[in-house]
Amino acid sequence: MPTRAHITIREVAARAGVSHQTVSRVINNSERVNAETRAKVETAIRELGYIPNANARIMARGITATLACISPNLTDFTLASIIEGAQSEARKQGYLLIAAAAPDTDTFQILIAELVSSRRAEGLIVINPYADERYTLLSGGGPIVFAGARPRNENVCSVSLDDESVGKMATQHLLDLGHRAIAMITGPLAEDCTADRSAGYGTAMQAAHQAVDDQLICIGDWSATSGYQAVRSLLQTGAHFSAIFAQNDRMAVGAIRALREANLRVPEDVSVIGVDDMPLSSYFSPALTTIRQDILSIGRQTARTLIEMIQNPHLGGCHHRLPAELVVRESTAVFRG
Amino acid sequence: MPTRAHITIREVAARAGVSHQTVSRVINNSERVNAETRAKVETAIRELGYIPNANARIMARGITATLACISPNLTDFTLASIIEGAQSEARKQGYLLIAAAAPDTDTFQILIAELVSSRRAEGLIVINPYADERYTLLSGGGPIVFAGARPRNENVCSVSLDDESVGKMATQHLLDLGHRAIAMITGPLAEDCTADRSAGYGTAMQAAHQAVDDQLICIGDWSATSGYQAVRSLLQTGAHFSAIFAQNDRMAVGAIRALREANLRVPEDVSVIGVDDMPLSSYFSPALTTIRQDILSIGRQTARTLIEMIQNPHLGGCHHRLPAELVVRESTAVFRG
DNA sequence: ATGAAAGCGCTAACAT
DNA sequence: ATGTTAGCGCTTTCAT
Repeated sequence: MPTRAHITIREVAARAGVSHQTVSRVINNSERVNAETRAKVETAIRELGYIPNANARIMARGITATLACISPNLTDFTLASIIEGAQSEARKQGYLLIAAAAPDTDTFQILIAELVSSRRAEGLIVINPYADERYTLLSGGGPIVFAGARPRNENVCSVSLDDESVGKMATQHLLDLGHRAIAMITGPLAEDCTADRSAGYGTAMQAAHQAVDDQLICIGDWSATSGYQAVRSLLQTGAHFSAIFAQNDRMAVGAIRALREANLRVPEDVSVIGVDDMPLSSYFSPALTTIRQDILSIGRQTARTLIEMIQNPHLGGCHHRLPAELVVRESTAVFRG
Repeated sequence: MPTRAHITIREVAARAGVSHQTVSRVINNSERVNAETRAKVETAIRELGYIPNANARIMARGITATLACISPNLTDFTLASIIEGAQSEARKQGYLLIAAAAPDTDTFQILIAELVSSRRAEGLIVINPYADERYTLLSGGGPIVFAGARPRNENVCSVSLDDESVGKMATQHLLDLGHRAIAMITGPLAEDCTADRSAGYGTAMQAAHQAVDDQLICIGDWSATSGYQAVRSLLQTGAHFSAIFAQNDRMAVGAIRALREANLRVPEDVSVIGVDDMPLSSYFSPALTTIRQDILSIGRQTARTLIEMIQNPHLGGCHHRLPAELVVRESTAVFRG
């Protein structure tokens, strides 16, 4: 028999000789049911192999216990880690998390319609809301939390890294090693993450009474290639620098490759620091000095915040910023004239 | 007003002055509706901001148009790519894909219950079914496709890389360069992927009339660390080899690090080839020679296969094996005595 | 072309 | 403690 119809609560009821409502009470662990009756029902459930239909419960209860999470992609390690952290926290709290990739604004809009507007989910996590214009598409519709980026609109809750201290921490490490001419490779200017890390760089330089030389600042796009290109153009201009702060590890890796091609040694000639502590960053050569963030925690906190908002709609906009940590490996060293 | 109740089909009907059924016809693009009536209804829909409730439709239609996908984790690049490929194909065909991480067998079982048994999804994609005992938990319940691993039970459909040719291709490349003493670092023995790649290695060696030296075969666990350890122990035994076939890129990277620490140059002294073409593999030093697989295609094909099975339950077990491709970079070179 | 009635599988509110 | 009656919001007959 191919598609045997599924067992329902009523069939169980018939077999156990009770009303379907009693079966409902049993599967919902209601107190108000006699031990004997319960046993009978449980037997029937087992014998029939009955399993409640999740959608029918959603329908009847009017709640989905589901969270949606939209990310630019599912494959980037950082983004995937946020999702995994959020998913585990959600499940711990009895929620299902549906994660979807929206590479562009159009897909984003479709997903909002499919997941949120059509009420499959009760709340939404948006990873990288400022990746493009997507954040403008979030009018009204239910609880939202931004993950991985500080929000511009203070009405939206958010969980993110403290990017300004990240920038400060990275720059300070270089300053502590005696470097003064510190180049920086940023992310896309449109992203707050870039702005914040850059601000941290500025703060640290200023505190050390170092002027910021705009010629030493290059704009990348988070890709290794962009880090590579940045250093190439830096080298071509003949600018002098003894250290580079790359705003993420991939660009740091690209930078190192460009340096090496120019016969500059890392860290003897130029120190390089990244951000993320991406997988295998200790296996590059030299092993990468970087700023590590606890990404799973960001995901978990995001889910926790969203669930709080769902359960208490009067909750105001809250913002969590998680701390980061310096990981010193081989790509940075003391400045030697 | 905090949680204004949602607009339903009946409110739209009332506003448009028609029956709710007519509204249903409109939102389902039924032919059997007068142009004027349709216009009226569409206006009402727009004015009220009505959006159909997805769960109610699921309930009424009895179909969820949803696929479940369970993977050991969401963060590994290869696995995440399969998911992303499957998701995009699913959406293209009007299905929603719910991906979940099951790090262990227990979680796997819970997810099966939540997603499949409770009929949230109509079909299941299992990534790495042989990661542990999870594949034994798949009795009956609906259409299933295995992704990323050749199935042992021929009744289950599967989409995977042709791992035997991967092993052959990698080994052959090394043989072509003149290497004879070729070490191999495998994945966990329990996985078919490991067995197949090893078989390919054996076949290629045999075809070249080379005896396989068991001393040159080390067992890893796909991690960079295990590749590193493998080479360390290989070096300690004093075994001779001029090339290494690592069954994935991470282990290859670990192997290279161990080689370098032992003052062996890659590729001058030892050639190393990996498998996967993972992100940044061209940025390691030396840039990794590897076997590339089109992972997104594997995901897409998996979803396609599953949807076919759902739409035609009589379909038998089918097996897709996708081809791979050699990518030569810097970590392999001609053997020089 | 449109409407009325029934029901998807369950839970909630009110009986008893 | 258990049963009865209504829905949840939609689609699917079957009328008209």
